[in-house]
Amino acid sequence: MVDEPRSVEPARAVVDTRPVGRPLDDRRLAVLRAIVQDYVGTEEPVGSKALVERHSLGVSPATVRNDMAALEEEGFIQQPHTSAGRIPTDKGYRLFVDRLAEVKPMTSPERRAIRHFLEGAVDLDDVVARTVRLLAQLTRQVAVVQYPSLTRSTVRHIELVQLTPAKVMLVLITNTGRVEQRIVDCPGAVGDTVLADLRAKLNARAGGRPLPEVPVALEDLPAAFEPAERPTVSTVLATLFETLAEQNEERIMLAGTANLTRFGHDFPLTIQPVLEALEEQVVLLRLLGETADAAMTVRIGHENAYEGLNSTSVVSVGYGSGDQSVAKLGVIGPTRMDYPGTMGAVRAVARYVGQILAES
Amino acid sequence: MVDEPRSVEPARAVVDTRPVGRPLDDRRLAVLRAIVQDYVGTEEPVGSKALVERHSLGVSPATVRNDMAALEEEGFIQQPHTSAGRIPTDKGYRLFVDRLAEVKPMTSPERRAIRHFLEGAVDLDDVVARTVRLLAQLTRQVAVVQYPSLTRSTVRHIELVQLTPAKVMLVLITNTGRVEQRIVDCPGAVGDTVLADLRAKLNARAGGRPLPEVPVALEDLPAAFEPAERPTVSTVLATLFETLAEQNEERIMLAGTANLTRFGHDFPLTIQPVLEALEEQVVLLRLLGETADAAMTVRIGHENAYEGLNSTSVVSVGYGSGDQSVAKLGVIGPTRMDYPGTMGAVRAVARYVGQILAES
DNA sequence: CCTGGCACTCTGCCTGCCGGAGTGCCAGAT
DNA sequence: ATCTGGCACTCCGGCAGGCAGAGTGCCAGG
Repeated sequence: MVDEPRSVEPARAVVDTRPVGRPLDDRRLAVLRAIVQDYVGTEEPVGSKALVERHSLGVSPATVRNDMAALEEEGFIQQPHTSAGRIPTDKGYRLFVDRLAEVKPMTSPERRAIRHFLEGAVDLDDVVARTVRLLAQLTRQVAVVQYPSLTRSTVRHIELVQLTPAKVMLVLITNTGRVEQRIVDCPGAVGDTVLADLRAKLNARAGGRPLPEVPVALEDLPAAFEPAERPTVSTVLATLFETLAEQNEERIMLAGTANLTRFGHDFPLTIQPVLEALEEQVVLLRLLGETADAAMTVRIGHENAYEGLNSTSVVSVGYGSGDQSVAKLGVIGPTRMDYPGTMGAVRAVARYVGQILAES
Repeated sequence: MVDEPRSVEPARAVVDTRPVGRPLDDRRLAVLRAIVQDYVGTEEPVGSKALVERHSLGVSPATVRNDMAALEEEGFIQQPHTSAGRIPTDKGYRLFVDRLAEVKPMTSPERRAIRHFLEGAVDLDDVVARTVRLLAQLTRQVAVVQYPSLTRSTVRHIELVQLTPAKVMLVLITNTGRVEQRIVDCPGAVGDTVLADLRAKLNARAGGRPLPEVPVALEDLPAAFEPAERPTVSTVLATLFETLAEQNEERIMLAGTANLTRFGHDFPLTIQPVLEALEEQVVLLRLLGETADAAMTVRIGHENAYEGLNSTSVVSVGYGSGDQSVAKLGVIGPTRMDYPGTMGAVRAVARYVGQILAES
């Protein structure tokens, strides 16, 4: 079952899905919240007695049991076996995230540390590398960061470097700091002046433009050259367009896989499909791709389209240098995760990466 | 205990470490070989009866038991418990690798497939990415590939690109296809002609040189410029030297972590330190660093310096575009691995990456 | 030097048993 | 109408005992 991912920022009213009956009153919600919190903490099914002891609910275990029965009836919690405590279902976590949890903001020392750590980066690779590591460490989960997307970037500069008489290296530099390079085999020797001319024209016409617009802007460039030079120009253009089109070049970096060992007791079974998913860039990209651009997205258990991740939750958000997002980042952890903390960390890191990127 | 890593290509006579007594005769070696092969296949301690059934040793189980007792005495095999079969020790695997196993060559369809797969790569990142994936798939283990080392590369080209009046992007391209870029904040606006002059001089003096020699070659470059320009030149040089020195930039890529799940039954304990090790680039780099340059190195269990990898073996080898190696690659798997097959795959992949790199 | 036989040991598995934790329900209290 | 205490019930988890199987070490004989 795949639900529509829901944004949680700002909090929206949740749809009341109860079939019939009395309102889902405050105490009942408090019980659910308490169950989620305890279960996340202890990793063990939580019973009525333990619950009243640890949270001051002001009622007796028997009452809590009634509430629990109701919550189970409505599908928010479930019993692993008769006479065991309750654990939240995906639907229960959903409600928790939508209505019961506040994103936990980072403390200001934490913010300072984040900012400081990210500021040490020397280039884009380094920014991304530091970001994943940081995110993995903060959340103690698996972190994923997408490189700034080529399609949302603009051309900062195009450089042509002569390697041999007929070989030219094409270097594309974007405003987000990405550098792509390709070697172009030209049909014949390329003259210095032609190269300089081509370089100048490329930058004049394409500089500052969003990458997807570049092919249109350069379409008729060969016409601006002597017929003898046109094959060379066309070859270079072809390589350039190829580089732009390459959606293979949606790159991703991840860190914190060692945190998978904290997944659960039964974990050979749990961990294998997750590791497999993490190896597949395509899966990760689709995962992040489903993230709404600006708002944070939480996808819980079966809400994930990819089967291997059915027992994990994904918290993701876009980040960008300005107001618009150029890529996504997020973390992947067990459904039984600390949602408020994780969301706080993800949001903070995204914000600071954006800032760093804007500065460079 | 950390042994000196030993090369296995060409096979060297192993030092006979027996304390005293009768020669380690052929049958006894055959028994050890059979034990290793069976254990690798079944993952279960192997007993005398099963051994004679599956390998035609031409003797009775009782005789094999005597041999086993002797092998155990000398530390090549061990019993998990009384009345269980035997499993090889690290020392047993060592002997197996040194004297009993032949590197298993790839079949020619396999070679073709490797070559074909690697030839599709469009740039260095892609070559490395394809190589790790291939290696992981062939060996069904965790694969590690180091990017061509900066220190062993030569300068192909240095490019300067003006971003803003006082900001210049420095791009360094090596003969192995690596591209490093840094943004340089100059003390003041930089003129076009100065930039062109600097670019020309940089390439004239540094082009073709091994990276470690570059600082020496450029040391007195500022003297070749007008006093007014020297601060700019120095700033650019400083950034360039920093880029060269950065041994952080020894990058690594890995794949196949999902194969860790095939490690063993007890594996939460085994897998955690391994995952941690894999996250630490430094550890991986040291690991590969201990590889002899040309010859293949096999480090078994406790022979690995890093504790977390005490129950794993590492098979690694250098690869290079010409006759000298520019970086290393290898695989990490349980000590209980198929050494001949793994070594064959590692050797073949290294050879082909070298070729691909030489061609581009 | 190899082999068959024998006694011994240890694991793995199944069984039965018991305590503990937790539930559901009901009747009574507020 | 809602909460609460009490009670019977269920199920898991751990522990002890018993049993079969696999494998060994050793010894005497070929």
